[in-house]
Amino acid sequence: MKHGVARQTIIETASRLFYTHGYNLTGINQIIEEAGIAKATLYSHFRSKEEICLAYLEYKDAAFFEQLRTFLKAYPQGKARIIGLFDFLSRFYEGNDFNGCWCLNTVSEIPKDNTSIREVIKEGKKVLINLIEDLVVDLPHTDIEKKELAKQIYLLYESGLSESHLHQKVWPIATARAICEQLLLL
Amino acid sequence: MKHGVARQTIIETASRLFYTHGYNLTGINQIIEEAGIAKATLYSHFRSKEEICLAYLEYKDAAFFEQLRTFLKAYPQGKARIIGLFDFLSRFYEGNDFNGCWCLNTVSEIPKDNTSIREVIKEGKKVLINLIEDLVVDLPHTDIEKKELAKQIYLLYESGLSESHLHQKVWPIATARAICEQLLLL
DNA sequence: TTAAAAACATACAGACTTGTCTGTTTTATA
DNA sequence: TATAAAACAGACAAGTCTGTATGTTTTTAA
Repeated sequence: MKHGVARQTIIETASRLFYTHGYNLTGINQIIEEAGIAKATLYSHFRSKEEICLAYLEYKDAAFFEQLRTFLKAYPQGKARIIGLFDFLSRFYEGNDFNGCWCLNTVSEIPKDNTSIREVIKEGKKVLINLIEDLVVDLPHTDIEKKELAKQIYLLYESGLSESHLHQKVWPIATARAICEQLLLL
Repeated sequence: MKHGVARQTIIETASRLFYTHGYNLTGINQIIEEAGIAKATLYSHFRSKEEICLAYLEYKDAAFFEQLRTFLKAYPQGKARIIGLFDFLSRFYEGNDFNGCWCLNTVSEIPKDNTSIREVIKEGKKVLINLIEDLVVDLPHTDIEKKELAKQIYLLYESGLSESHLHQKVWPIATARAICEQLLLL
């Protein structure tokens, strides 16, 4: 393992394992084995498992937002691009290793008083809501209505994500999309 | 501990702990200590921790549906009772020890291939969708529209539940309710 | 009152957990 | 080529976990 790449290898391996099998069911020993690095190396980059969790959430969020922004560019601005959110979700669901929302999954796994992890998660959701606010900015609504509409679309997006995971079926995404179309009067 | 009450004590204690702290973070030893029963007694009633988990999910579902049905009886049949769903959710949120949806939380904690637990959870959600279908039965829609509408309301209910948990704020419930009112043309 | 059933306490096995520590080897850079 | 930084291997500590086993005491019911 060359200098400097260990940290990124750890993050990528841990992210895959945390997302696929869950945070608590993934051990440090499994991470170092699959990443092919030594335990001392891991603990020279991260103080604790929790710190790896924080890096995992940030890494997943960053990759997600980049993919989403790229995907949405292909849609014309306005209502079509908003509906594109749900196309993205469908593609995400159909892809390999879909396991729902990493944020919700992690929140379910950590103690309630763990504020550092919760903060990272809330921050990521704030970015998503802001992204949706940018999508509705051209619609003929007042600013207050737009803020509320963005939150509504956010809720629909999230329910499609988590319920398709729970039911292991795609219909919640299609249903969420249908509600969104009604909200947009399409 | 008198004969026969041990089993129920185990279920109630485990349910409280699983829901409050999560399944994986709750140990058998903690359950027996707080329930005040011996380990051998626990394992005479349940073959494994997983079996306790199944009992926990069924127990929570049963208690939930009974409370919900009782609550909704106070609302006049029709659209008002449907909106009552979200009032129930608000009360649930404001109550003590709110920790989101036990089903979603548990799904996030178990391996993907655990079919027995997933089946119980899917069954519970089916009951909820059926309950909502009964609520929309008098609306002026075709049967197919009613089926779809029930699923939509179900999604809104679920998103209010899980997002208020994630954000630790009540607004997702209010927003889900607002979407529902729009769907019902209120 | 006696016999069966249930719950008791508790030790134990065996595997797992996170994190530390020691010392060696490899890599990068000056 | 010499030196410092990084990664290596792996033993170890100290605790956790689920589940089993053994034998005792309490409760129930015939």
